[in-house]
Amino acid sequence: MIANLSVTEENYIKAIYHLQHADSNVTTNEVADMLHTKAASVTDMLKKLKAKKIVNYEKYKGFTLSVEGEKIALTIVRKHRLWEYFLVEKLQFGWDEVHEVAEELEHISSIKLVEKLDAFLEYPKFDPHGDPIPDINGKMVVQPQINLTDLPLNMMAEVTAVGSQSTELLELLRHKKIAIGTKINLKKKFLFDNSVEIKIQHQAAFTISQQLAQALFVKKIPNE
Amino acid sequence: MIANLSVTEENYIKAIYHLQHADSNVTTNEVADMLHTKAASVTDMLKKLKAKKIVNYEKYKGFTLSVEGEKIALTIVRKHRLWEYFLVEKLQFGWDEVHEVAEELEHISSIKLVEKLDAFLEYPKFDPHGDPIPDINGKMVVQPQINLTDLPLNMMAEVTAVGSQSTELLELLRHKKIAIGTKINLKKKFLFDNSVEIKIQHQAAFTISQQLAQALFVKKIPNE
DNA sequence: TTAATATTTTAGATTTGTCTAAAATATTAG
DNA sequence: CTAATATTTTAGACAAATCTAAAATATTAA
Repeated sequence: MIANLSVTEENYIKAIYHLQHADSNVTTNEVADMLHTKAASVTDMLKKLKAKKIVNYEKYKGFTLSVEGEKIALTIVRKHRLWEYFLVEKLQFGWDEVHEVAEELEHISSIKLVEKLDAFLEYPKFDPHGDPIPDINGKMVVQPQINLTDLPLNMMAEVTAVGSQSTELLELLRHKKIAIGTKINLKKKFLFDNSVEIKIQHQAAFTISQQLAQALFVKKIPNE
Repeated sequence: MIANLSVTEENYIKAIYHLQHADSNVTTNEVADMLHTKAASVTDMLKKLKAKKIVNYEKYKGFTLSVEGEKIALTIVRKHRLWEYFLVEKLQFGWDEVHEVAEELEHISSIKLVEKLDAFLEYPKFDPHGDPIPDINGKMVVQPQINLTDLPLNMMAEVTAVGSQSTELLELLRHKKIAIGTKINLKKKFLFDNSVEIKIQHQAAFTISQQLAQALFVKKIPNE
């Protein structure tokens, strides 16, 4: 059922999946940037993935994952997020340290391993970054999460996800003491540079940049 | 300190390590057989590993791991055996199912991951096949283990290791109800085909082939 | 709507790991 | 000790994944 794929092929599938679900219109250059490779290499791989019926692709016309490709992407995302959960919950990694290790672990092929790991972890629904973990059928919880910049002023919310797993972002979050689950509160928006003032429980309010605010996703919670 | 090695290079290093410690005189053909490849490919890789100072190699004269190569091999063996322990003790795999999965997991590069895993597992000294797990410095327990065929008649012993992790062997062991820790007792040696009669606690004695007997390693234990 | 710009694809080369067939060297048997 | 046999190495080719530079196509701006 699931083809025998190289690590490289899996990485392309995953990249297309994430771009497609962020933007819906994916370009060759975006994939090249995400994988730190060149557009020509992406074109080569698209031809290969088309031959395997994993992407729908017509040259110069764009591409998307096929239904089969989407399924494969979900199994990779499932593995990635389960391993992240394992690393944080069982091995005591910091939530900002696990991404790269999970990038390797997600390519371990044993299906039995994934299912046993899921059981061992007691079927977690979210990874340490607040992203939902697909179940064995690819289904996952949809969270009504919104961008922090879209939150109405003074409404209590809880951080549920971050926009990327870049080391730079995670380092900043750690420094600002912002993590998944942090209760947060939007106090003011500054139109000059789109920075926003936020308040975290038991702390004085402070200002964060537009870039950081856009990288924070939250869900509204009852104002206590 | 530890070079950046491809999965392929690591597999060659591990193969040479195992052959060297079973036999001390390793040949190109043995490595080729173990890795299911051809002698010519082994020669190619030996040149590369020589350039990286991982093997001592002079053409037509044979080869051995360098001190550095031995260190690298021990880190790979360490990872392999820790993952096997994890799979059996935490994920409830059967001890005869873990080898292939561990072959993949042993190539995950994060050093921090290995050390955190070791701590999580509470620093096990032996893997599920009875093989010792090297510690972070490459040191491991030496077991006074001997081949079953070398065991004196009627001396109680305990199975400590098996000669290979081939699926075929493990299947046979499972069927015969022989596992690590099984208490065993040599009753008779048949010179015709070198088969041996053994007795396992609470069972009638039965005969096993020379091949199987040679694949079983035991340590003597006090006759109760 | 055409010209300039941007994006994507092709062509041809490179690297890693592999192979087969033939050549070089080592080992063994008589 | 030499001849036959076995092992190892070389030479040259191939597949996967990548790259650069140039060509083809699409998009945008005037």
